Amino acid sequence: MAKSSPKDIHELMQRAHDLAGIRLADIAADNQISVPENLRRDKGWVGQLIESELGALAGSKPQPDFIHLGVELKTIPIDCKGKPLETTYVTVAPLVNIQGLSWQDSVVFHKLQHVLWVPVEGERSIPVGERRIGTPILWQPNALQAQQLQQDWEEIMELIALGKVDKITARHGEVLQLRPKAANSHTLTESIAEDGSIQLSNPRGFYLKIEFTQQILNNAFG
DNA sequence: CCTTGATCATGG
DNA sequence: CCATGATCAAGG
Repeated sequence: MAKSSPKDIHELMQRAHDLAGIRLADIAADNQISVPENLRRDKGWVGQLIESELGALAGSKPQPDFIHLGVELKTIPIDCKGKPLETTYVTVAPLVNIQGLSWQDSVVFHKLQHVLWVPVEGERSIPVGERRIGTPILWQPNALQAQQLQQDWEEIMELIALGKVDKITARHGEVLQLRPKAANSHTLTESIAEDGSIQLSNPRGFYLKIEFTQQILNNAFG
């Protein structure tokens, strides 16, 4: 049975809090979804499971998961100490037609305005179904975080605009990084070349570094 | 041990 | 192909 969409943020948070401590196998059973042996071929399984349970709108849209609430849902794998195990994908990076694009008009800015973080045990030693959901965190970037995100975004976008996308590595940026985001390394999309013409490059996505998301979790539980 | 670059599934 | 959901796994 598909879950209804929460009517307001309060209901969303109440439902998210109710999931704390529960095993993924129980959430899966409640949604009539089978639990995979591992996530090797089901990398988005946990995220989609929680989306289903919380009544997020399914499908691939560059919109918030709870568009009527303006809230983006992110599950985040953590170790036994509560530290994120992976970086967090934010959105695909625009590589062409970016002249005049400002931080406030960017997808990264909008997606990170309001995020519901749902920590989930992610260590591979724990069977997927036995992994438990943690305490949810409703987050909005503070002044420092907003400044860090904007600076990284602007630096990366400037390099893309200058036709240096293929020279950008994941080491650029303090809290936000640019990395491949595609089915494989052979996938191509249009980008800006150094002479200003159009070339083909591997699609990229913006990711939040682990230290950044770790601070978000620490601030919430500190 | 950790990060970077690569990859998997699905829907439109 | 693009955008969603991410994790995998080789190498530094």
